[in-house]
Amino acid sequence: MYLRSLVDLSASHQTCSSEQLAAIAGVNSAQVRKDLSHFGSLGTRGVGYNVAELRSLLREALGLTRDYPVALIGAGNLGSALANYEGFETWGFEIVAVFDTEAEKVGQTVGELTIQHLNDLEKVVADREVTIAIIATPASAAQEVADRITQSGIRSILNFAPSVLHIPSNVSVRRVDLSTELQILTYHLSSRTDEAVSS
Amino acid sequence: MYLRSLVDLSASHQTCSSEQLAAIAGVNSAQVRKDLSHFGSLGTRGVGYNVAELRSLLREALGLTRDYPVALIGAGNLGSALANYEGFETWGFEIVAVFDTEAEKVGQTVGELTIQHLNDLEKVVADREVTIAIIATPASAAQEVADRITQSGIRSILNFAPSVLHIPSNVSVRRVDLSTELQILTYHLSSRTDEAVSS
DNA sequence: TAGATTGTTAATCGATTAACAATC
DNA sequence: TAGATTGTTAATCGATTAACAATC
Repeated sequence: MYLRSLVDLSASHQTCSSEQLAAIAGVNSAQVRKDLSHFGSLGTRGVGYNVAELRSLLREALGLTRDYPVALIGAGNLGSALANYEGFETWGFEIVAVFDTEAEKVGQTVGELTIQHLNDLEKVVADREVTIAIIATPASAAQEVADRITQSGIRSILNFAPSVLHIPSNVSVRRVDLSTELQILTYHLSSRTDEAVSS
Repeated sequence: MYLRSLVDLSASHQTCSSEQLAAIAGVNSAQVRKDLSHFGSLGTRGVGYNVAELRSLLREALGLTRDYPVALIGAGNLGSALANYEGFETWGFEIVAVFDTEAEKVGQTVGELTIQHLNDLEKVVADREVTIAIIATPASAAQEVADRITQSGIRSILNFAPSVLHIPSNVSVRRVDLSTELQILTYHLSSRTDEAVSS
């Protein structure tokens, strides 16, 4: 994953040694060489790695050249925040549709998108070739929405609702638990527990 | 961290063997025994671990018995979503104040809290003994807010703004990059890259 | 050719797991 | 006492790093 930090290499140098790359990424140079050798023999002995070549290869390998159309379900505060989130497009994610079930929300806009009724999900997924769905509904609605998403053919779900989903094993789900992030912070507050929780 | 999954152990059994605990947490029983032995000798040979005792010990050790007052800066969509997020209190986090700088927002309510002007930050931090701040502002405002938070004496920051903060080394910052979560999902979509990114 | 740096093998380190004496 | 299970040591496994022959 540290390879991601090498994608934005400045083009100020033509080539870069594994030693320099390691310094940038904060890892060991042997690790850099080993990992890059996976992609084939793209370094030159005595010289280093071609920066331009390396960058385009990493972008390809890390999936940054592809575009992922994303469907967002739930147009509440969290859904709206995600729809406006500036960070997605950098990594190739584009929210192409926002869904809700509340009649008064349907037809309104969030960011540049018009909220559609969840009943249109299947149609939009097929039309736009959506491969990823984000669930930003209340916990109580999440399972029902997940079932629907699954049936629409989507195979990747990012779940922000604080609930555990039951879904088929061929669908990937990641649950984002925002309080986990806060918890990690508290370990710093009380270093006493650091040791006990290290594993 | 897997220990967290043991906090909610049902009290249906008086005792529980390391084997059973391991099955629940999805780890090796030797690991469970080793980690629990950190806390002292709280198991009984031939019997297992006292469930009630174990649970209260874990709650204590994982910091779940403490209460962390949190200040939230930014009352936009993301801030509002966080203010209403149901998952925080489970883990002992309570958002005690919401701040913004926009005059028209100050005085309005999100959830059960009245939005205060950022100028009141220092006072509230002192009064409520706030130890954690969440930045949910636009990226452009994040650094300025971070400086202010730091000066108020807070030592832990959770940053949702898609920007890297420069702060003193005695302040812990965690950046939540929502697109990282999506990226992890895409590894499933293209298993070809799994290997290359494993390290 | 001499210096530099890769690609890869071997050594090291740390974390996980198996095994078992201690003991309830 | 016999069976079960802990606490801990030793063995294993995997990942990281050092070292060096290959070679630009």
